[in-house]
Amino acid sequence: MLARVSSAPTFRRLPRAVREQQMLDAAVKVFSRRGFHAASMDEIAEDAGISKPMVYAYLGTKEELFVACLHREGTRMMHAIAGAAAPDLPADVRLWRGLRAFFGFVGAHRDGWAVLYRQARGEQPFAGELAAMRARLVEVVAGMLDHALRTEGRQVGETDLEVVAYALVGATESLADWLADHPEADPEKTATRMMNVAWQGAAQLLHGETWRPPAV
Amino acid sequence: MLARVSSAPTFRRLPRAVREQQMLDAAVKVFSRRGFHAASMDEIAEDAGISKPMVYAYLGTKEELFVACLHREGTRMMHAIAGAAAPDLPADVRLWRGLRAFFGFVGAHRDGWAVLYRQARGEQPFAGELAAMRARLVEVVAGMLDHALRTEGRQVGETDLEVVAYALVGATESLADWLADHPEADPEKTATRMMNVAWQGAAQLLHGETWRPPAV
DNA sequence: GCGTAACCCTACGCACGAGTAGGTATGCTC
DNA sequence: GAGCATACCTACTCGTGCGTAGGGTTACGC
Repeated sequence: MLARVSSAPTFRRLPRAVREQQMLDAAVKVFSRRGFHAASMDEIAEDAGISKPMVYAYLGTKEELFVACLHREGTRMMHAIAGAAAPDLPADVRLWRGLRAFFGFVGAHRDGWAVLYRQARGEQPFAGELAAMRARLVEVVAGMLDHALRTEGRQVGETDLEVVAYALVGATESLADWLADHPEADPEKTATRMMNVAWQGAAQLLHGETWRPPAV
Repeated sequence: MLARVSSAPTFRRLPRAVREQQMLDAAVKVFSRRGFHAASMDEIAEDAGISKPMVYAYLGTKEELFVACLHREGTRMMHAIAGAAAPDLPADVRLWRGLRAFFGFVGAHRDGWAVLYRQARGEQPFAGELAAMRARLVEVVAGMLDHALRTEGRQVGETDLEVVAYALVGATESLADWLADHPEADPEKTATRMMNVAWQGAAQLLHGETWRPPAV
């Protein structure tokens, strides 16, 4: 139709693996800004520098694309954390290294974090997927607490352990959000602050110092 | 057209104020289950037992309706909390009463909680509204911490205070989610657990016991 | 150098859902 | 019991965005 006259180098015709990553990058970016429903496949395609049918050919429907984003960012995060905390270290050091890795990840992948924890939670089709990932984290933390407890010869109800772990994970996520909104903040310092809240409180509990409600 | 022959009592023609509340109830329910975008005005109208144009006549567009839900549930929650914690009590008692009121609210209004904290956070148009409410909460908590600190003659950087408050609010929200997913759980007991994590940790910090990162 | 498979596009069909036009019935006031 | 405001409805328009049909072009194997 029209001769491709003064076209720039036009890096077109890239191998599939490369294009898929570009698409996922664009999808994570758009999903994180707009949310699942408000994001349009057209915008994602345009942002990836490709046409829409390509996205469908490689990554499937919108839901499948979102799940693919979830998986990539989720496994990236899990690897970052798991790779940082060797299982033979003392609990507080493991916790510290895990937190540092986690906040480092969030600081470096704000979009990925937003997709995972701000967008996926509200949407039915994916909430389960997310909850499972979160449950794994809670389990790890609970395991660490339990281990520390046994080392001290103490013991605590399973529900109590789970709930404390939940609270710690929630506090961590909250600080991650804070970090995502404060680009100037230092991930490592944030991790230190989290340790101050979490470990101090947990340590007290581990030593048997429990708080009891006052009369009325 | 067709004679209304054997029609049941048909409670139609209710006063506006009543219908508005019914609509808001339905809207909160549907929004909490489906999320903002996936919820349809038709479903909300049907659930409220009314036709769609009525919803538009009374509460306006979909966005305005969502904001109305946000405001009703938000002020309900704020009132529940504010009414529970008199400002002249010691900090730990105030914290305890506030938490108890908060978890009581979540236990009794799971849908409202879901709309506020699971749905509104991801959607651009409302994230600001929500963030402001959350900021007010963080401010209150930070104020309590600061007050407790000054009483002990100690002082801490403003950012540190804010971040700790953020972590505590996050932990609380996380436990609220846990509570919303465990209908059999007792709100008061959950509040006690939260006090154990939050207050123990905060108390340590207030007494100057800070945690410092180990070498490497 | 030629076939073939992989890459890539423009241009559409189609469903769903927000918002409205225009009209009907009911209760309240005087 | 006439008039009027308010509650209420059915049945539409129209934009938006998911997903696809059908066809073009470039690189790689042989």
